[in-house]
Amino acid sequence: MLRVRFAPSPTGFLHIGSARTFIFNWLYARRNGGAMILRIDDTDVERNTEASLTSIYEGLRWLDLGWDEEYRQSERLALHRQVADAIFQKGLAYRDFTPAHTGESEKSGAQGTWLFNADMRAMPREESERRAAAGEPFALRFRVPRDTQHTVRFADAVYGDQAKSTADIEDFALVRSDGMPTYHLASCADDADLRISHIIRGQDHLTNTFKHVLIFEAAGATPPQFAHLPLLVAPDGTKLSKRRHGPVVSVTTYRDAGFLADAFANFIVLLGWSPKNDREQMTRQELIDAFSLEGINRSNAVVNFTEEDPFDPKAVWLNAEHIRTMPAEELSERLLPVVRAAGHSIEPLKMLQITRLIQERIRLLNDALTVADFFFVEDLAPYDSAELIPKKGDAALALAVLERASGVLATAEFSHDSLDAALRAAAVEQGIKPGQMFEPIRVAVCGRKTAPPLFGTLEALGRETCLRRIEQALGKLKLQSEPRQ
RNA sequence: GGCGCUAUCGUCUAACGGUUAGGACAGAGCCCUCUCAAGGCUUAAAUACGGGUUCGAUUCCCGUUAGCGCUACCA
Repeated sequence: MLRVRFAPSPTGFLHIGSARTFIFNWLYARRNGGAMILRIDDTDVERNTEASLTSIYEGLRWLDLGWDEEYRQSERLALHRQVADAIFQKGLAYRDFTPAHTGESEKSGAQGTWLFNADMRAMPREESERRAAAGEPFALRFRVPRDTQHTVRFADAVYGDQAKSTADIEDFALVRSDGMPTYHLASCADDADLRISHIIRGQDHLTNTFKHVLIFEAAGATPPQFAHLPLLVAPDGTKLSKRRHGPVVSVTTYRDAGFLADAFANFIVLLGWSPKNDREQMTRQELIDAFSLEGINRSNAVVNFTEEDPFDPKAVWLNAEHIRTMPAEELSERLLPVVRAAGHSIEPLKMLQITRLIQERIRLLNDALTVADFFFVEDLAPYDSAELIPKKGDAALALAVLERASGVLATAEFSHDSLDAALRAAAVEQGIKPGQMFEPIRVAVCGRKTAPPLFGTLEALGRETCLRRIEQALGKLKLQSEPRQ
């Protein structure tokens, strides 16, 4: 049975790199009929926060991919201690009574080449037992083989065969002096116990894997398959971090800006993975069908954000593609809460009508608020009356056009085709180009020069609103041409 | 410092040793058009550097350089 896991530690909001790791795991599980496990790695009591846990669930819920089993490491401490003890009993770990360090400059003083503390490593069993029994705190360290020239090996599905001499691996801690397991121990103990078959995680763990292989072997377990993912980095090349890059790397930032979860997943999965057939826009199912570990790259991928724009242009483009290709009904349903959250009241039927007009004009859901604002408000925001004057025309022409339009709209049937025909006919009668006719009307009803197609807009706005806004425009123009004495 | 990993257009990427080094986003231009979009067409833009191996290297090997990661009783 194929089993993969996503194991975030609740020490900050869910960032996009973590979300990506989750998605890769999920895709792999779904592609191969395996199980997806969510495990909260909360052994660092000091740094865990409730807010972070909330953020993780919030982000994962938005992604809407789900998982099959869920565990919390802090509830599995007995298992971790049991594994640590078993390793200790085999003589593969020893007690280190060195006081816990507050800073971190001490032992790595000699050029950071610290491997182990000889006194502690070689301490006689009796002394170790005696001091432990006396209640002296100690950390449990892995006894990395030193005498024989030992090389630790494992095959990584992405980076290939990996090997490292034990001479370059320090005696890392398994259990802290407060009795809590370290990440390495807890992670491996759980992975073994939960029968994880494939560990797919960030490349920042590639080097740690040698230690993990050592732990698995010491615990008498077969190490799972490993697949390390290239890291997501900022434009300056450094690893994405919550600390340095702030909310631009938070999943909820994407959600709040109006990204579709599927579009986000589509984008993020293309960072470090390729279907190798030039396909870019893909649905969730298409991603599942196309996914394989072989398509994963080895070099880090830049998330191309800037200070002005927190989102990679490709992410925005993909979102627009997903928006364009989804059924208008579905898009409308997603737009409704966005519009209502902005304080507008709008009926579902009207929203659908508007959606058809803006579907290929918005890139993020929130764009609806700016692209279609004039549909949602009673009164237009103030605009310069000069905007009403069409190209190659003057105020007098604008006045004439709007008066004529007012007459036409008062009687015409309010449907796209009728409005089209009537307004074009009016332009001919006026001896002007259609564009010159439409421009003043568009500004009068929308309050600006760029807007969705005119006839559909008029239709959605309704006769009453159109006429009222044209009257108001007329008023502005008259005020302008007849300045008060 | 030690150890590990990586290196194709600005960005994401494609290319079982033989291609005019392909695609996408972003940029520029043109077309379409009631504005804006969308769409179509065109354009500019890359194999880090130096050695090998080979008839032939983006591709394989070595070195250099650069970047990243790990080097905690964080994960």
